[in-house]
Amino acid sequence: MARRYWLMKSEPHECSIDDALAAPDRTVPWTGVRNYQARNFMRDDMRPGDGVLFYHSSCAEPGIAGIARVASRAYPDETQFDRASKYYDPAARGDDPRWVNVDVQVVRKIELIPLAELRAHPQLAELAILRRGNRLSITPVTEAQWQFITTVLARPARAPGRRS
DNA sequence: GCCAACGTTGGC
DNA sequence: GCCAACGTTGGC
Repeated sequence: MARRYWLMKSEPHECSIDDALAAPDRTVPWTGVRNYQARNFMRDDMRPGDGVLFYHSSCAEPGIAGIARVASRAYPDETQFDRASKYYDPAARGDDPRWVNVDVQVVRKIELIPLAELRAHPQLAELAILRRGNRLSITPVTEAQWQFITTVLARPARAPGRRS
């Protein structure tokens, strides 16, 4: 199976690119997805090594904040069983998990590519998150979109360690 | 806080 | 299975 590419949204107040960089092995479990289509992408289509655009959403500066990779196959999301978690799902049973997650490993932080800049490039007109009404937290990215974003738009993050 | 757009729920 | 009501997302 050829390598695939994905855009994955994270709310930076929950897990920012800096949080992921600070995690052991720069790797975080992508927990909390509670949408069947997004879950199915992780469960059925993602493979370790797939490319990930790490996107900050629901924040002052939405945009692509880093380049990452899928670092595991999908496995049961433990937060569905955790009564203390906001992602607790009383309908999920231990012998029949409803929600899964993959692990995501940061490859490099980049200078934030703001949403407005993504919109300004005709090459990205078909990018799923730019399409009207699309709210999916995980969406496929084409190889052409991936190449354009990672080689033309992406710039190394300034001032390592600085908050962004 | 607003609100468009979408997904889920549940009565029938 | 239909579909209205409701909840959520997420940019602004």
